[in-house]
Amino acid sequence: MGRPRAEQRPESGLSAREELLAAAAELFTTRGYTATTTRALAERAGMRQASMYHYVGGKEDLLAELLDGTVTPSLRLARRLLAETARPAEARLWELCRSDAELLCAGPYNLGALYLLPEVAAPRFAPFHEARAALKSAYADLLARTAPCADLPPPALALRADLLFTLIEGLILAHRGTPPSPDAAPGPTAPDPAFLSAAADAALRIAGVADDALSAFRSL
Amino acid sequence: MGRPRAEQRPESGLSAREELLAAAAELFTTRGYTATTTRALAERAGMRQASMYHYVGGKEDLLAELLDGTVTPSLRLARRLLAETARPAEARLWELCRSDAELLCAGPYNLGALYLLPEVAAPRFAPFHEARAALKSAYADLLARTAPCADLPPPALALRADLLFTLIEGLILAHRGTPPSPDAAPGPTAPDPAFLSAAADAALRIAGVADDALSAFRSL
DNA sequence: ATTATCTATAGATCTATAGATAATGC
DNA sequence: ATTATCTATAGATCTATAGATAATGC
Repeated sequence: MGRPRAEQRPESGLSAREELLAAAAELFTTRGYTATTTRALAERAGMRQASMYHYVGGKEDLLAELLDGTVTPSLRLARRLLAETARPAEARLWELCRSDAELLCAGPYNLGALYLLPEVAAPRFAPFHEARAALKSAYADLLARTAPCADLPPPALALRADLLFTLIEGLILAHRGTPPSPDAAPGPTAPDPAFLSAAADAALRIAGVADDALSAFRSL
Repeated sequence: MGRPRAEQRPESGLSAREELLAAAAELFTTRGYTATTTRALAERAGMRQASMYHYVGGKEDLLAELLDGTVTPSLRLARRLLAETARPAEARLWELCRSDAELLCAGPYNLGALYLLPEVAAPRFAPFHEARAALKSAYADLLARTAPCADLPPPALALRADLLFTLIEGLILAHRGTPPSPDAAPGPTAPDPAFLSAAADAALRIAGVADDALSAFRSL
């Protein structure tokens, strides 16, 4: 329906909006948000610059959607795990860390880098900040239920929660590792499973779990 | 000397170049690198847009200098500590972590956020990447000399070094904490000393130091 | 008639250079 | 004469809207 495109549609099977999102993920991370023009986005999605406005209000819409995708799945998992009160908190925390690490490190592009964009401070992105805060608080809740933290005074507990969350989100930086060269192969860098498990181990170490007790809580 | 300025010079006592650097630190972090125009930089430093080119070749020069400042001091300290072979490696590692944490979290602006700029991948910034790699390798060297890591096989050791470095650099993200609002008071957020020490503690926990052994290595 | 797309463009930038100017120093 | 600064501007963008167009569906 509608006037035919000037260029052939990309044959990815994605909808036009999804195509734009994919373009945004690539270009925002490899060239930068501000440096990415509406023309570049539209053309990467196989349409002309002006046609983009038929699907999104502008670059901000795309950014908001990408950001949500980096928190929402972890938040859902965190809530499910909080409810599984039969399992030891350590095991649940390990699983959450491991899965969150995977979410942050998987995917061809370093979407976590978008967290640091000054633009993200705008009120427009409040839902993202709320989701992230909720995730952080779920981490803190699980942490408080682990044996080593059971008797910690609240301020000490808060510090550990902060550091644990820092470690996990810090993986965003590690992900980048070698600086991303825009012309390097954009293949999906599958994260090393050993690295992900080691990250979850490190998280439990920060929680205060002793080295020899650790292996009991790994689920993978 | 030279034609007088159109506007009064800022009375900060800084040289023109330093004034530009300060402006860059503020504007790059609060508005974004690409979004910061040469006009904004120059005017914040009290000169007209074109005059900026008398001191720097462009925005890139300023970025390169800011980046160097976030690594070079830590690298110097790391090398000094590596030479202090009389002290236990754990204590030296703790000190390095604590001091690096302070460097990354201190200062009014989150300069660490600049690490993630796509522009930093350009060959122009190779010296920064080299310094950062050297720092990382110093961390790994110190870590290898701690008691819990003495007998670790090299791959396991490398993993721990990665995670330890991740934690410390991840503080960049934590620093931001509340999203930076461009119009908020730009006062130098002095980092909480308890937080910095807790970060160094967490680093030793990742290294594998047991909870009760920890306090012996704190130097502050 | 409806819709997805296109072409064209107004208005607003922004960077880097060319060349003028107003001080001081000799 | 030297220098730090200025003013002015060419050339190159980039965004968002207005209005045309080429399909399909009824």
